Amino acid sequence: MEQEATPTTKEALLLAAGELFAENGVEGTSIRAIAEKCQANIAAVNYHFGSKENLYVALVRYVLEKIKCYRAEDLLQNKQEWAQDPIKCAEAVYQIVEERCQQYLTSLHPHWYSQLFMRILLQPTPAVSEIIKDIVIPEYNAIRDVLRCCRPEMGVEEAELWTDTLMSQLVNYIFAEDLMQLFPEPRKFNSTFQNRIIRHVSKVLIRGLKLPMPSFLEEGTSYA
Amino acid sequence: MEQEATPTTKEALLLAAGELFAENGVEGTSIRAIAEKCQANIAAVNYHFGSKENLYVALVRYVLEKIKCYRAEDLLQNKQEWAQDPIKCAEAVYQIVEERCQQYLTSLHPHWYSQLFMRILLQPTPAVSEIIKDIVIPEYNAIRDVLRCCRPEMGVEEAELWTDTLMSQLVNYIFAEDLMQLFPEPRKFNSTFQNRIIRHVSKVLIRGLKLPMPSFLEEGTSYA
DNA sequence: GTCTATAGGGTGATAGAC
DNA sequence: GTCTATCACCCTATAGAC
Repeated sequence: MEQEATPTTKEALLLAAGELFAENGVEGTSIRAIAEKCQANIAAVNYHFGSKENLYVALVRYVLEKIKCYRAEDLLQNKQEWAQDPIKCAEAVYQIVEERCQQYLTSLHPHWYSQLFMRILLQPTPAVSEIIKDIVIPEYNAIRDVLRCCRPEMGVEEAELWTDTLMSQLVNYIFAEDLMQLFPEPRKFNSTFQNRIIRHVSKVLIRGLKLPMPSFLEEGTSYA
Repeated sequence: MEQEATPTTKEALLLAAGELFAENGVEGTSIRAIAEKCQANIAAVNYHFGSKENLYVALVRYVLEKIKCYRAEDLLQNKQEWAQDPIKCAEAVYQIVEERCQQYLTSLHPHWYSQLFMRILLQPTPAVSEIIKDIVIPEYNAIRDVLRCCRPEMGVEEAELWTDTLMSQLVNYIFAEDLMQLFPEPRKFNSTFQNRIIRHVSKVLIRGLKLPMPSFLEEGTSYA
């Protein structure tokens, strides 16, 4: 199964498939189209991956590893350095939002990474579910635990609601990036807007958790 | 046109297709499977809708009409009755959250409605885009305008960020309902949890917009 | 590893009887 | 409107030459 030679063809297939799967779904993409896109042979997918399904599973692992975030787990390991100080808690929230926003909404990664991420979440096949359990769930739990450090009196269930509040807004903008183009005045997802998202989502969490607002987030609020 | 007692073949096809499209996608569903599911003939789809693609477009319109919410537009028409009173503004936010949560997360509609809704947003074909413009965007704008009534000093762009905050959390739980079952301790999406979501999302908005918290939302907050 | 050719099966759509 | 039979097409996967 594991072939050492010509990793370029194998990787080219992976990237071409990623783009097509993200746009048209697995069922909507033929191995012919994949091979054609990266100028490989029609039989290449089956040679390198065994089947289209295997290619998809490999791709899921590839993408989830690529967009994985580490800030929350790092923060948990150093929690004695910030968890007692409310203003540092607020900054920790900001850091988590910033890292994830940049991972998901950025030119740091190809856009199809996050598109495919959405598809993976929408319809996880059994094999994919295992990968989600390995990669996505630990991240979710890490964010939840960071938020609990910010408000130790908060129960697990309430912390998970706040984790949802954080994650859902970021995930939403992955959708929005395509969807908002249907609006009469489409948003431009440039770095200015991305920065506004980071600041807004951070504020939502910090106000919601009743943490002190860091000074660098205060400006631009037009109401008391 | 509408016959509730004995669904016509055309309606049966629509509902069967909805369930299958929601679960497996359009490309992943054959017209044979649709016909088999509602015990219609293999040729019925093409007879009643002309093509599989036409069936999909009809289905999109059907589902979007079904899950459409009216509270925000109603509120806008009566805004002189509440917009001056901050506590009534907070209640207006709660009402919008409640109506949409019940539309999306409920046994009020079949679960595949919202599943298919996600797919529609993820991959809008040109024909579908027009339907989104007709139905989804006016709702978004109505919520945005209600939030602007709550905080008249807020600019349009800021109001849209808060609209995103509201919508994204609700949309997220459509995902979550399936995805959370992968967690070690899966959430149960019963009416208790649904109620908790409504209260939480309302709180996020009300605190974020610095409106007074209605007394019926205050209980259960474990921190000051 | 790459390529061609092809097997074997499922697909959407249609013609025509009833 | 419903049904059967069938078409032409595209699909995945594989065998075997190079």
